[in-house]
Amino acid sequence: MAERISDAEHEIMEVLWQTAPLTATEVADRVAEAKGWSLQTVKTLLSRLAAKAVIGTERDGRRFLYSPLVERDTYLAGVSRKFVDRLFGGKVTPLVAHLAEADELSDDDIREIEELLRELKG
Amino acid sequence: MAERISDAEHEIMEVLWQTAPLTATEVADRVAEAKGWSLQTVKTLLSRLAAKAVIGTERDGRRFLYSPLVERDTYLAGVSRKFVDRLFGGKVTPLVAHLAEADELSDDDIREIEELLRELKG
DNA sequence: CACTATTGACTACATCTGTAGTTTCATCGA
DNA sequence: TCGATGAAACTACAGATGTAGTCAATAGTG
Repeated sequence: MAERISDAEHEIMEVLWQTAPLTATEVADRVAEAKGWSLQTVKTLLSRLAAKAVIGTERDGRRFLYSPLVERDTYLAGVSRKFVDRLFGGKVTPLVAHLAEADELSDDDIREIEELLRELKG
Repeated sequence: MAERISDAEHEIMEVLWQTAPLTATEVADRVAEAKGWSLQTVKTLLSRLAAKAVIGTERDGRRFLYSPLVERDTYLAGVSRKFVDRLFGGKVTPLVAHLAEADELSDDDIREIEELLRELKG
C-alpha cells in the first residue's frame, strides 16, 4: 500500500487525472507534447502503474482503457506529508516560512493565502 | 549543478548541517541512533556526497573531516521549488490550500502562519 | 483471404539507490 | 619491530527508474 510513484509515472498520472479512461496511445499523445516520450515508454509506465494497482485497466476490444484508482488528492496528501516530514520535521509552518523567506511568495500569494486561511477559520 | 541528493544521503546531510566538520565514524554514530546503518554504509554515502561536491573533505592525519558545501537553506529552496513545481504547478497557494483541506493544518498552525504573513508584509 | 498496422507482452539495459563486504595501507602500542 | 586496529578505497549486488526495442497476436483493408 502507498506504492511509490516515480517522477515519470507521475506525469502519466496527471494525464489520467485530467481525463480518464484513456488508451495507451491517447495517453502517449498527451504527454508527447510535454515530454516527448515514445509510445513504448508510455506503455511501460502504464504497465508499471497497473502493476502497482495505482491505475486500473478495462478491456476495450483488443486494447485497454486506463483509469486512475487513486485520487489526485489522496496522492498529494501522502506525498506532501512525506515531504514535510522529511524536510521540515513534519511541521507545515516552517515550510511556509521557508518559502516566504526564500522570496517564493509574492504579495499576491500572501494575500491569497491570508484569504484562504480566513475562510478556513470562518 | 543542483546535484540530486537521495533520501539516505539527505539523512547524512542533516547530521553535517547540525555539526561539522565530522569524521565518518562520528557521522555514523549520530545516524546510527535513528537509522541503524553500518559504518560502511555511512562511508559509502559520504563518498557519494563528496563525489557530487555536496560536501567537502579535509585531511586530518589518516582520516577525513567532512563538511557541507551546500547550505541547508539553499538545498531546501531547491527541493521545495521542485516539489511545488511538480505537484502544484509552481504555485504555493494551492499547496497551502491542499494542506489545509487535508487537515494537515491545525488551528495553531493557521494562527502561526497568519502571524508569519503579517510580519512579511509589515 | 493475405497483408499491414496496431496493440499488449516480454525483454533490455544503463544509472541510481540502499546497504553493505573486502582489501589495503598506515599507525600506535607492546 | 611487528602485529593488531582503524580508516579509506574498491567491489558487490539487488531493486527502482528512465527509456526504449522486439515479438506475437489481432483486426481492419483491399
